[in-house]
Amino acid sequence: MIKSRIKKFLDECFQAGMEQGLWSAAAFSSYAVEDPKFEGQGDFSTNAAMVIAGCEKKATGKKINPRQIAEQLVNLLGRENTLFSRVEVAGPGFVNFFIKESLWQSVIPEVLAQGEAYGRAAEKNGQRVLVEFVSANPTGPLSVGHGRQAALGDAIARLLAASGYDVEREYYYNDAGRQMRVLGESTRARYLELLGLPNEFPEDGYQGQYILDIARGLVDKYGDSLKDVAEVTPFKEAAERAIFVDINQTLTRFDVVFDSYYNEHTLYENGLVDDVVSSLRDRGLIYEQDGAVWFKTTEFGHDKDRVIIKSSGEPTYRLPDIAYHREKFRRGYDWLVDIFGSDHIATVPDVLAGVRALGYDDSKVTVILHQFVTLMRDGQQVKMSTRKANFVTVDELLDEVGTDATRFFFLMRKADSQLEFDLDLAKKQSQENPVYYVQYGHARLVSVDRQAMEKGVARGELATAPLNLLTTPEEQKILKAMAAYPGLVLDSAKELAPHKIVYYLQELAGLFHSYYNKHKIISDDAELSRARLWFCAGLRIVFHNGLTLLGMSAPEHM
RNA sequence: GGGCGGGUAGCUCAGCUGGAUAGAGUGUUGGCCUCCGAAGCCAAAGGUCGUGAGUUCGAAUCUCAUCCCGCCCA
Repeated sequence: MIKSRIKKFLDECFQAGMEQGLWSAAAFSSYAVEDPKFEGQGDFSTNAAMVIAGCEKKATGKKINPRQIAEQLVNLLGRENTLFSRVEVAGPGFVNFFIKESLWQSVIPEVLAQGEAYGRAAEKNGQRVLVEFVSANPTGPLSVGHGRQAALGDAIARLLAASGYDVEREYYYNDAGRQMRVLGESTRARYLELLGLPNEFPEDGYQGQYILDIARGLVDKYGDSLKDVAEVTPFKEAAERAIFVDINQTLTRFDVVFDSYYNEHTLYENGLVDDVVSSLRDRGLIYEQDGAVWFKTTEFGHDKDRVIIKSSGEPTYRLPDIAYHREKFRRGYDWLVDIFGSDHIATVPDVLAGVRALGYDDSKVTVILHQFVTLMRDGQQVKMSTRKANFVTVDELLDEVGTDATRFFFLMRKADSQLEFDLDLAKKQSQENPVYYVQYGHARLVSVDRQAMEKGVARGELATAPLNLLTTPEEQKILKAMAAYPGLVLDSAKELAPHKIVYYLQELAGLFHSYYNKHKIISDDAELSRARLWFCAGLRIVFHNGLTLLGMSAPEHM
């Protein structure tokens, strides 16, 4: 990567300047090589002179003009000329680097040599990471919120895999408890209703159409033989089975594949929940009061202690969550990534305190909380309520706008932001739709290739292609963007921020469409055509890899 | 009442580990197809970065206060 090469060289120059007594070691490496905002400010720039001036002032009280330091840096940098065509001082003391054109052109062979691996870490870093997401209990079809989580979790998993982690995706769920009982009761009520028998629909029952479908399935299969069954279990189990089948179908359609499913129930069966309680008790972090069992979270800086077992004997959600996370640690992962909706905010500090109390390093847990999704249709917000079951499901979304557009829209915003999902826009097969804007970029490149083939324009061997002809400002900009891609993947992975890839692809598509309109790729100039066709071949790979990273397809025609 | 997230162009949002002239898409207005895909391109207009202080050479970015919106907890 060019940027890291510059940084390294800059460090060397800093050392040299230090040896010459120009400045002390104080500022070493605390400056940055960055991408300037405006054209004319070079391909890269550094704030080193300002940072050095600041450090010197702090260390010695001596004021030095940053511009003077910048000049000295430029002198030191001057001896190198394999990287830069020009280095200059600008503004308050920025040093701007202008990279040689040939260096940008060399990205093409690199991309083509790596192909689908371009932007992926060359080697695994040996770290195992577990990404937990969706984790919906089987009480109904996946709704829009789960959809955001599915897209986010899967894209984050892909990003981490691309940057060298061993990634596993896990789905955690609970099929016991009150919610599921109500589900069973709702199903039984519908079953009896279908048989024309008296029934009592639970007050807070699940009113969705899907319950009626499940009940109908029971009638078809068993007739009325279940009408006198006292327990709710057969109804609950039938509903759970059917709903899980449905959820998994949805996930499959969405191209999200989990490596493992973890049932909360197994924590109880294996005594792991009780074990957490006794472990905490051994450490003196448990006490009883008002018939309830409390966990001393105040020992971990919280403002009050928390109940982990209610006076009824029933654990609060915190307890199994802590036990579950301890199991994740025990399973040997180096990093645990959890993706939750922002409504889980309250549980996070308690779980972290819990694993810390049990002797694990809670800094190895990263929780991504995503804000809610608002659906817009005809310029109006679509009102949703889970109980009444008038919510839009992921399935409906996939029916209506398709997998690619759904993924793209869910990933367009950073997790912290509320997300407005405009159904009409996502559906539109026109220029306003950013999904097509990006995919069209790829399709267009494929189409250029096709054209070349039809016209009998050969691009020949890459080794002999005159890539030095790629000198237009548009080509230089695109080459630069292509070169920045691997670094971007690493950054996005580090920040668990797939939206950066989305923005990058939009930018890349913009650059390409603009270039395409301005310059002819296939022309009478055979050599130039060859160079440009290779250029397009490289760009196509970057589009393809970026889209794949988001879990989207790279269509060959649209 | 407390915790967290958000407040940036008409709308939807980037930028936030302090840096040079605050960006994109969309919408509005006006242009571009005898020419590799117009699902495209070019141009114009559009801003007290919620508000007020502070930190400093320099603040959308950091600190404090405050106001709105969302989520959660009691």
